[in-house]
Amino acid sequence: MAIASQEVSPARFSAQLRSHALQTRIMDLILERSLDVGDALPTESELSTELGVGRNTVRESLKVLQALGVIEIRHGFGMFVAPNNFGALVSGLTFRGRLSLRHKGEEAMELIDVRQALESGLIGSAIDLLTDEHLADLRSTMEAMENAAKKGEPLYELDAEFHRRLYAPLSNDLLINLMDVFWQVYRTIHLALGSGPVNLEQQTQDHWDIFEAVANKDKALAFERLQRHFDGIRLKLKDVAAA
Amino acid sequence: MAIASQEVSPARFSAQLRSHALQTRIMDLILERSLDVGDALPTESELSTELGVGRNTVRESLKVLQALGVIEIRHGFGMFVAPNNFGALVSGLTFRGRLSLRHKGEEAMELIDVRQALESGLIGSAIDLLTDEHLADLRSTMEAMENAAKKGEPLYELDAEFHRRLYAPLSNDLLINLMDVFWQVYRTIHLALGSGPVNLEQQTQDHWDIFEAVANKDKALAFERLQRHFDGIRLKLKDVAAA
DNA sequence: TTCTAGACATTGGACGTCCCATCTCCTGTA
DNA sequence: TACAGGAGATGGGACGTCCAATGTCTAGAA
Repeated sequence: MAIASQEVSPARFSAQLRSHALQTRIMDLILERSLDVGDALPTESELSTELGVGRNTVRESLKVLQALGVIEIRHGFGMFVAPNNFGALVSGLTFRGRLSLRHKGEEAMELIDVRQALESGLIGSAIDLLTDEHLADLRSTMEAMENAAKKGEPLYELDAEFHRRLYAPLSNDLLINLMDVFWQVYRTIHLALGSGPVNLEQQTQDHWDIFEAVANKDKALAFERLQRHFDGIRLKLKDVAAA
Repeated sequence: MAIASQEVSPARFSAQLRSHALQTRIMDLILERSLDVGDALPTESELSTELGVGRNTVRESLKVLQALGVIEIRHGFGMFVAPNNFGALVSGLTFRGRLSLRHKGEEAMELIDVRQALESGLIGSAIDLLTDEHLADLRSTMEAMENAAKKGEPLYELDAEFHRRLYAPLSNDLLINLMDVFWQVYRTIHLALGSGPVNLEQQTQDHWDIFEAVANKDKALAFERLQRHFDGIRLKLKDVAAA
């Protein structure tokens, strides 16, 4: 590769720093070339040549960047700058959660605290920005939830969608992604615990109550009902963990 | 483990799923063997044998798990279950932030919104749980900040520490880690933008104001001042981004 | 002319092997 | 007893080779 001449640093840096540096170099390369979401990166071989490191080494870094949601790798096609993707957090946090559940399940509770703070802290702004269209979306989700509850189907996805749409008015992608992550982690942990009997009607009613407060643009009531909603979740989790 | 026999699946699954599955298998292995934080994992070669895949392949997954903060790799020594570590988010989110700054810097603003919601949403509970000891810690941080400001030194780390200690009473590691991540991302973006002149006195005074409200256990005032603090940050960022 | 099936090129995925870098620990010497 | 140096183990890195997946292009049939 004849890069050795400029590569220098035969190992003056700790290995951890070296591989992290490689990841950074790839990200910088993306930024320098003004690649945007959806644009293609050079091929693995090209990167290997350009960066002066072996293809396997590049691949390790690329895999990491994929896990971090920076790039998207499509077998046989190429690599592309990825759209916002927080799948990484899901894996990492879920592992943390499961690890902690062996002890006391504290981290699952922490997760709920964070969700509660985020959601009840932002409900006011969300209501401020709420349009009739948003409200119609919310209502249709609620109707779907009610139908699903009557059929005894699990409400996981609809529940998540309700919360997602509740904060859609803020058009804050980071927030939506974070909430999704927390939701998925919570769901995984909950399933791993072997969820007890779930009261679908109660769950649906909780959401209707929140919906009503939001529809009336009653911030205080919405805040209060959201808090209660999470208190309920927290209690249920405690029961399940104790069992 | 003799998994190879059942491994089969010559490639019926998309490649992405395969490598993700490997990561999951390694995490499951950790959980099954009841390894806890700090415990050593099998060596790369052992994992390669046990999981029935090549060492390079295992290495790629291990690197990903390291990036996700699941394990810690120490060259020449071994691999260990890592303590809570959100370094992953920092890299990923920072990249996102820098990517978006080329356009309008929206994501940096989203980040501040999330921080604001988290901090102002939780300040009440934090004050409830605040002890004299916590308050003493906070005060010493403030004094250090004031000294640093007088010397004209940057307040980055002290600022972060103030917020970290502010929420220490909640003993919610997830929250502290998230706040740290947001902080680091914000700081990196801010530095990348080439921060304008910073008013150290004003920054210190802001924090003293918050401290005062917290010390008096005045939740409403603390909430209000935190909100104003973040509004100030938001304005400053807007100025810098416009320039 | 148009549509479809198959060949082909491109690109990532997996693996084996070899050697280097770094760490820990133990042994020997002062 | 304390320090220095070496041995062994373990991760880091680089190639080279072959496999698999995907998109495209072309030839043939309707």
